[in-house]
Amino acid sequence: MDSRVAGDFTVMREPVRIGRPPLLRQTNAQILLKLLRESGPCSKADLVRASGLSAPTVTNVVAHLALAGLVEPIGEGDSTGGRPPDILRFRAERGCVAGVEIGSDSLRFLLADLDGREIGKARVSLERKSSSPPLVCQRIGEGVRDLLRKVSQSEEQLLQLVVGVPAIVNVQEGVVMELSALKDWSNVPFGALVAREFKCNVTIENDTNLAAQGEYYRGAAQGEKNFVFITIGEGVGAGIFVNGSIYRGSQWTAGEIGYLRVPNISREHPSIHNYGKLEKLLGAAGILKSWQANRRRSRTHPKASCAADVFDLAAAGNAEAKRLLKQRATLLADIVLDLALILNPSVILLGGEVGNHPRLLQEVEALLKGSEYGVVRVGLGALGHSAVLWGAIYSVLESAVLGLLQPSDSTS
Amino acid sequence: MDSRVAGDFTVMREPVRIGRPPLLRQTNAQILLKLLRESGPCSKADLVRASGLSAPTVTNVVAHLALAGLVEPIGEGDSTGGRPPDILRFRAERGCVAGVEIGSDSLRFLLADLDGREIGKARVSLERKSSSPPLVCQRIGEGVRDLLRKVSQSEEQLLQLVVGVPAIVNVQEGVVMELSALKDWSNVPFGALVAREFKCNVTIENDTNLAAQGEYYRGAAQGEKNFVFITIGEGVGAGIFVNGSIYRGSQWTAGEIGYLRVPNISREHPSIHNYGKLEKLLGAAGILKSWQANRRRSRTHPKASCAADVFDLAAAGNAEAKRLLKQRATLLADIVLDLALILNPSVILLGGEVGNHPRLLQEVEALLKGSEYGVVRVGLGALGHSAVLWGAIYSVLESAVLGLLQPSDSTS
DNA sequence: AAAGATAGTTATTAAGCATTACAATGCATA
DNA sequence: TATGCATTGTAATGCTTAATAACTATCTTT
Repeated sequence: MDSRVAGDFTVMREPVRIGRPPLLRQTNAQILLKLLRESGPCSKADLVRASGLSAPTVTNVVAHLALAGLVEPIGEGDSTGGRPPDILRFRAERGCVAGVEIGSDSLRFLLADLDGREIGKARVSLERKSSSPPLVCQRIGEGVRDLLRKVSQSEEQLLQLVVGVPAIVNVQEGVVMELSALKDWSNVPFGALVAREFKCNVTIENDTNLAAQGEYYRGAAQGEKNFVFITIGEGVGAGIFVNGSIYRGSQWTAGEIGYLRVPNISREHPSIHNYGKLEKLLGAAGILKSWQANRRRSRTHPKASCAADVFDLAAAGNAEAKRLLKQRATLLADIVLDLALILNPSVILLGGEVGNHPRLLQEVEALLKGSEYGVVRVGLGALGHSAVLWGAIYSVLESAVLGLLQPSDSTS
Repeated sequence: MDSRVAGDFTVMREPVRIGRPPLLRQTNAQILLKLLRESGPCSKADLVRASGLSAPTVTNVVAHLALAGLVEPIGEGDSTGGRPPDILRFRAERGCVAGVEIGSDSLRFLLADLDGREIGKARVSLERKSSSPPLVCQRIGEGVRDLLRKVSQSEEQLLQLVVGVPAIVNVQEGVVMELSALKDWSNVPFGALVAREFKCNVTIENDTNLAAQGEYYRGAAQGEKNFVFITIGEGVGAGIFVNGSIYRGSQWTAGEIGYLRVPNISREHPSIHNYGKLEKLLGAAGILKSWQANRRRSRTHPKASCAADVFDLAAAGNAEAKRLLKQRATLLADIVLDLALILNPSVILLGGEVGNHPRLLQEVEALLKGSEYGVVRVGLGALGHSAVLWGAIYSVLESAVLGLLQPSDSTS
């Protein structure tokens, strides 16, 4: 249960979850809905068996859910020696959830129903000029509305919007605190801005944290309650899962490992608007730069237009590339080991353009072999670039569905 | 809410928290009890105002609690212009909780009532010979029973026993997995052993994790939902608090930072029965050893019989001691920064014989000045040696109290 | 076609909370 | 000193919700 935050970004009230009679209905409705969502269509009798509730109660609760539009009968099932059951299904089309990823040169959109099934996606490119918060906000508004129209969904259907930003984000208040590259993104109440475009709830999150959630819900970390997702692309960052949910730290900066002090990294003080030494080495630009520098000295080795090319060359046997790969892998192995010792995750996943390379993984694994403490499975993310968007969707799916259970009070 | 584990160490059942009517009573009883415990003695009217429940409900619930022996009236209070209130109090003497700390040469005991107030303590020394699990277990049995007798508490009063062990512990199953020094403590079902001595619930925990909880509940980390407690004594370890509760990792080894790879530490593979390089340098023995080694070369500098002595010498101005202190502080600052970057805790506390020295803290703080990321308050633990025992008590107090609410079913 | 099995609904009973009405008790003021 | 009023607490009643028991519906099996 994640204490997700709504889009009004106002005060946090904690009204002492008191035990009044409606609490029972709410509790049981949640239980049945969850069972139905996880098991797929089934009969009331099945729900009775799975939940432990009595048959009349299930009847009542289901009627309640049907009234909220969350459940509907889809006809009779096969008899198993008696009256055939009325099969119920979760009405995933009751609403939809949108994810937006703010990238360095584009916006990506993903729309999914309440079962987390894709119902549309889109991408618009973003010039450097138009990357001020209000403009990006406007583009998001247009993009999402276009997408909704394209798949003939009304705006009322949209229950929640999640925006992934490559920045440190105060999720509770929807404030983008620091975006290392851009100055005009410091301390921007982006959640409030976006919330003006839509009536629905809006959540702002760090992109790496969303990617980790994507891997958790439908990627390589399914079932892993404690794991770390490391992205290595332009910069370096980690999303930390702890006890089955993302961990953000006390000032929202957990997982900012770009300044980590590991062997072979000279000390420096972490500063906000510069990349850390580690980040400079391990990031895509750093790898390419090292390659070019070597290239100048010896003319023999071939061109590479991105970091992955260098790793591919290493895989193909190029000695210089192998040396470079090994050096970076050593750095990464130190990070992985430190994370493993501190957090003891069940797995550490590598992602991002650079991090997702199988050859890098292989090298890191080799370097870690032989440890007795801090042993950890290392793997690749399974979702690649779409991890962020899927994380956006899944991170709020449950709360979006539950949101539809509350406002039944208005029927007086 | 911590999913504390009982003393039978059997299967984990999850009975789908269903919403039957008694759930309301249970929920509200918990709420009122918590309010009463936190606010001290008060009237029913006060509880009505604080909880939001109706007056008749409060009356009913309080009657229920009184029947369970958890609440009692203590006479009239002062009138505020009307009928004087009947003041209620939490019956902290309804039961007690015991903490045991297994040290290298002794067992320490602490007994507290349900308000977490000390009602007795004791210490017995432990020879190296008698440190096999069954013998230690027996000593614990004797020690706790002696203590109970001394303060005239019956064994039925004892609701929960918590044992802190300097080892990696599977808390759920009560198994001591590794105790670096001693071979015969590998994979010992210590919880089951101790549980045979008493009828009450038994919990086995890592001592550093307990110390962290001690600092959280009644020490220097009160109110800090995310913090790290680093102990530096014989070895080096960390207790990690995340979202208001201790974090243990996926194989119970979170916080085992003795093998961390930081600058100036040569790489090695973590192995179970040896101290890590970092641990060897930073631990009490390592500091003393370095001091003695220097001492052999130059006769001028004075004796030191423990690591703290060396730090005291540094504080007094001894140049060689200052050099040594600075070197160790640099190491520690690297650890602190790495922890701060990864976990973004609101504070990092230093404890243990070595770690608790003010001069060391001062030096570390100086080294960290100037960071923009990974800024973290560093401080000293407030409880010293007793942190473990207080952690033992407080970590189970709440669940011990709640345990007294359940068995009211037996009255049929 | 009758018996049995499975699915689902309709009373009825019980647990528990809120609202209302009322009893108890002291302070304040005429 | 006596009445009014505020505060605390309890009793009576009704609402929400769930469980049990009894019953209807519908299919399979014999």
